[in-house]
Amino acid sequence: MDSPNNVFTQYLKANGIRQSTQRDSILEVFLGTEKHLSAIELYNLVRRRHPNIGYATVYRAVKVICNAGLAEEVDFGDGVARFEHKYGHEHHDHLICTKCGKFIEVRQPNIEKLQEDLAKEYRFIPTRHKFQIFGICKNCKKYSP
Amino acid sequence: MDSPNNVFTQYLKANGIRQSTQRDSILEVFLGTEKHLSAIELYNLVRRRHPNIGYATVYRAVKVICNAGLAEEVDFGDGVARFEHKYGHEHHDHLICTKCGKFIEVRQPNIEKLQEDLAKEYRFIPTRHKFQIFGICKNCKKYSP
DNA sequence: GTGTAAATGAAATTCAATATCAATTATACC
DNA sequence: GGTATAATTGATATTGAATTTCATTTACAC
Ligand SMILES: [Mn+2]
Ligand SMILES: [Mn+2]
Ligand SMILES: [Zn+2]
Ligand SMILES: [Zn+2]
Repeated sequence: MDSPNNVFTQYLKANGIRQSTQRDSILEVFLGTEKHLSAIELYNLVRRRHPNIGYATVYRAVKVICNAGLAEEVDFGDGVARFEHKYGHEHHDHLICTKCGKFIEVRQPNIEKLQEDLAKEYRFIPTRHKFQIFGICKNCKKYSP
Repeated sequence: MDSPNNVFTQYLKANGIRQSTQRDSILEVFLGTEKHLSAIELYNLVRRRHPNIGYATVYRAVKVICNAGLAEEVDFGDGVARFEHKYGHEHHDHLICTKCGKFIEVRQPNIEKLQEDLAKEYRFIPTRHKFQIFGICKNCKKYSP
């Protein structure tokens, strides 16, 4: 009853958005990977199984999937928007290696309190935060001492 | 002896980069404002006093100024890179209003410890972090209850 | 089934970032 | 101070992701 597909259908109905075969396919492919994909990368995956779905459709579908609460945009600062799963995934932040581009997902409950404290101090209503640590990962450190 | 201009001159000398009148003018204009300017915004400011300095020169100068440690790039997620002073400004993070685009600069020492803890846990060598809280500011809250 | 408004896909547009290249200029050397 | 030369400049071109346009197709309410 509470599968991501149901959440999606529910969201579409509730907002008067039609359920198209293309969007269903795109959602299916997106759910089938655990990677942090850009729109183009997702498009290339989609194309394998569904060669006649256009890029614009993928681009627009990803936004709908985000609005439905199933995906979230992440920005690693390299000029392309990536998307990660949100359904069944608790909030996390990222350590990003500036050498190889790899990233590590980290959970850090203390940061939530930090957000609350700062927000309260400035009478700011927080909706989300972005915490990213840039640096050199374990592997890259090894190969360039 | 330790003015930003001296830091700049030193940096240029130490790296075999020439000191041009254009770069000096651009640095001067940049230091003369406390705003978080994009390259184009800075270019428009520079143009007032120096109408024959081209955009490309401003674009390149900002990078040099960053490398000299006098400016830092900030990314508020709206697709344009902005630059803020670094000289004589301690590290801070930002609360960003998603309604009006305004931002609040905040200092939060605890976040440094958070960074260290996480880095140590993953044997990651951190160079910098980005902590941003998105939400609705005091003012925008007032005008849309 | 039919009408209609939303969705699609190919192509065009936008816009910041970045590259190119001939002309100009800073500086090391004499 | 003059000169060689390599860096810098500025106009312009290119790139690439994001976003829009629009004619055609399709979902779905009735
Ligand atoms: Mn993630
Ligand atoms: Mn700032
Ligand atoms: Zn790495
Ligand atoms: Zn605001």
